[in-house]
Amino acid sequence: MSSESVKGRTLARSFYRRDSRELAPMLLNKLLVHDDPAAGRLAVRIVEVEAYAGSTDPASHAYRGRTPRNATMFGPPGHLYVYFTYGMHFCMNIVAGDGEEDATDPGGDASAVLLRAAAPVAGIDAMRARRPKARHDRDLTSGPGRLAQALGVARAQDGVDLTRGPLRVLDDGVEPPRRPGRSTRVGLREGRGDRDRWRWWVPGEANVSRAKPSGG
DNA sequence: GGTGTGATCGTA
DNA sequence: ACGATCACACCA
Repeated sequence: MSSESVKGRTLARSFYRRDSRELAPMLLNKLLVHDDPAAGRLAVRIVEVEAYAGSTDPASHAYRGRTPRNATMFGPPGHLYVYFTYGMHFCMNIVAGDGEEDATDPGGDASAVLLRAAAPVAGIDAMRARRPKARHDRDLTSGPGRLAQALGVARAQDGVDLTRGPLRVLDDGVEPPRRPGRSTRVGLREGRGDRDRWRWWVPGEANVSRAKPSGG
């Protein structure tokens, strides 16, 4: 099918230059667009996110300092951090923070927002082709590994500048929810204290992941 | 609806 | 060894 036109204003660097816990809920309902050389224009609407802080957050990849794997987190905000996990899945994050070093913040704050789920907007046929096991369109992008697979994002896209492309984040005028759903983060051992309710989602949205924060 | 488990490999 | 996970089996 022909992809719908995707309109909106590309978010500027300044949008990302804030604490990941402030940025995360602001990303809800924003459009993520991938101008994929193989599949054409793919677009999704972000419906579930998690915030990861830097050196103070034991669940963050940045907690134990800079390594080749997490180097993008230590760079400027507004870039895509992609990592490989469980031997088979890629996950996408947006780098947050001011990216600047100071005495209390060696290496910069190295914070990021994990994109956990989105709703397909354009290029759905290409997403179905990339995810033949999805029985249902709601399974195309309703989880961090699923989302990366549907969008054709892997380690090659680590570090791309989201203010330039081929991946971009657009504001098309749909506001974030006034009262987002909120809980502790999913799939962690560390950093799921009751205070760390750093997962947000769009209430009632079918493409929010089924994952539940693991309890004790 | 739910719960349990194997897959699979880069990273530390 | 162990994941910021997924899909499938099985039970209900």
